[in-house]
Amino acid sequence: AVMILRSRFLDARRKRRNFSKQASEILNEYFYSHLSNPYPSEEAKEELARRCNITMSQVSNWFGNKRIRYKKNIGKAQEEANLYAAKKAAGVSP
Amino acid sequence: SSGSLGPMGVSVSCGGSTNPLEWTGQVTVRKKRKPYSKFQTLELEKEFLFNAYVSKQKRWELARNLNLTERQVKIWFQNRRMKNKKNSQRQASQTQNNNNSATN
DNA sequence: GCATGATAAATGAC
DNA sequence: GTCATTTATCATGC
Repeated sequence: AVMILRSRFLDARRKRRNFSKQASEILNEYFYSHLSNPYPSEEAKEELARRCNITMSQVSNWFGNKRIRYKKNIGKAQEEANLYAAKKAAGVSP
Repeated sequence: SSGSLGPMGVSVSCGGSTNPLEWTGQVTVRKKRKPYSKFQTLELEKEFLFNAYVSKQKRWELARNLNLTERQVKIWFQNRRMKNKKNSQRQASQTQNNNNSATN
């Protein structure tokens, strides 16, 4: 009975907020520029967390979700991948 | 030095959209995640309050009473300890933030 | 109505 | 044993 009520207040899912646009941009740029091995090291995670102003756990959560959801979308549109691939090729910021 | 990739390094942009990315393939067949019932979770939480590490005997009893395998009980306590550690670290950083902003 | 971030089972490296 | 993961599920944002 306690934990049913506990989740009402202590569960962070209840206060989920979307990351900032620039934070998502940084994370996506790293992901698609390391698409062959999208597993950032501890140092890289710290760097990303600092630049995105989020925690390291949030960075790990983001890459975990990104990897599985990218995998599920292989064979589909994936215009996001082309977007960042073109951006990388052009070397231009949006 | 890894040379298992395409000639241009990351070869995603050129027409053919199927990526030969090794990490996208999961070889092992994994059992589908099945959330535990309220009763199961509650009993496990009660036991976790007494001790975070469960004996083999207790594990066997829990598995039998909750209709779980001993492996499931073992893994539940492992995950629960990780969750505890994570929450402790979260509270520690919160306290530190409070101290810093209060003293400054 | 899905996109998204966080959590809960389950696996594997070490 | 810990611990970074994978995966499905949850709860929320919009």
